[in-house]
Amino acid sequence: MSLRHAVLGMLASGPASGYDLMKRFDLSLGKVWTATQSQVYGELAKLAADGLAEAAAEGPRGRKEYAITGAGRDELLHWMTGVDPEPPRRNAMLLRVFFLHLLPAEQAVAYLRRQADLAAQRHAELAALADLAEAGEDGQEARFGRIALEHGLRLHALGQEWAAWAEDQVGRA
Amino acid sequence: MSLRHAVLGMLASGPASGYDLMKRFDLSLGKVWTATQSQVYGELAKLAADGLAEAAAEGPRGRKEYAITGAGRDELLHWMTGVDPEPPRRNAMLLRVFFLHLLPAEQAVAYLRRQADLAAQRHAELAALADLAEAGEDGQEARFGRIALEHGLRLHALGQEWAAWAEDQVGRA
DNA sequence: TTAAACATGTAACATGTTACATGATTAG
DNA sequence: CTAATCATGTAACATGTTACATGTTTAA
Repeated sequence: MSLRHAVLGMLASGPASGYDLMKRFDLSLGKVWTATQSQVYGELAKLAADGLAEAAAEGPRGRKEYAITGAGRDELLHWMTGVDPEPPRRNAMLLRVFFLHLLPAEQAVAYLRRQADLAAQRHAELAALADLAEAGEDGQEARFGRIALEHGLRLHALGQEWAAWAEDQVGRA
Repeated sequence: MSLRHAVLGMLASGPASGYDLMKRFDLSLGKVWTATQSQVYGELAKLAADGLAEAAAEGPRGRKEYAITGAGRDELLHWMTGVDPEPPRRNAMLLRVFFLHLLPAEQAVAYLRRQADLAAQRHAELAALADLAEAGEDGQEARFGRIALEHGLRLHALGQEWAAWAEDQVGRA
C-alpha cells in the first residue's frame, strides 16, 4: 500500500491539492513511484475517510487542499522506520534474459547491446535532471532527492556495464 | 502483460503443467518475475483460449500438460525482440529516501545503514544460489540464468555502496 | 476570444493477492 | 495408514490503468 504513503509523505511537507501532488509525481517522485491522476484523487478521498488527512481549504476552480493529520503522521513514520521496504520483484528486462537462449546468438547479442544503449540514454536523462536540481533550491528535502537520484545514476551505469559484460559472455559461447 | 510472456517463455523449453511452472517461479525465475499459483493456472487457461498454448497431455492426479503453439512462439518472439522492456517504476526503498528529511538525522542514518545491511544479506543469498547453479547443469539455458543472476549480484553490491555513500552524505549535513 | 493551464471526479477494465476448497498418489 | 507431495481450481478483495466527462481561470 505504498501509494498511500507516497501521498502522505508529500502532504507531510505541507498542505496540497491532488493537482499539486500530480505535478510532483510527474517530476521527480515519479522516478521512484508512479501514480495516475485517478489514483491520486481516489487516495486523497480515502485518506480523509480514514482520518489520515483532512480537507483543509478550498480555493478557486473547486481546488481542495488536504493536510496531513496526527494519525497520518504516525502512519507515515511507522511505514518509514518500522517496516523493511520490499525489493522490486518484477523486472521485464531480466525476464527476457532468461529466455534469450531461444534466440539465435546474434539476436541475443543485439538485445544486450540495445539494453546497454537504453541504460546510457536513461543515464543521460537523469544526469540532465540532476543538473536542473543542482540549480534549484537546497535544504534537507532537496538533499535527499539528490541522494535518491544518485542511486538512479549508479543503477544506469551498472546496467550499461553489465550489458557489455553479458554481451562478451555470449560472444565467447 | 508480462506474466503471459513468462509462462510462454517457460513453455517454450518444453511442455509443462501449472505445478511445474510454479516450481520454477519459486526457484530462479521468481527473482525476476513473481507469480502466484492462482495466476499461473488462470494464465494457462487464457493462453489455451487464445490459441497460444494447448492442453497436450493428461497425467495422474488430474495433471494437465500444456505445450506452446506456433502462435505462442510468434507472440513470445515479438515480445522479446520487438518491444523495449519497461524499466521498473516503483521502488519502495527509494520512496522512503525522498521522505527521510522528515526524520531526525540519526534515524535517517539508521535507515540507510539498515539498507546497506539488507543489500549485503541479499547479496549473500544470491551468491549461495549462484554456487548451487554452478554445480547444476550447463548449456545455453543455464548460461543466461547465470547472466541474469550476475545482474542481481551487481545490483546488491551497488545497493551496499550507495547506502554507505548516502550515510556519509547525511553525516556531513 | 481562445488556447493553455488549472482542477476534480467516475466508470470500465486489467492485473495481482489471499484464502478457501478439494482430491489423488507415493513413500515410509 | 498416514504424512508429504502432487495437482487444480474458484471467490473475494486490493491495486492499478485508460478513457471519459466536466467546468473554471488566466494570459496572450
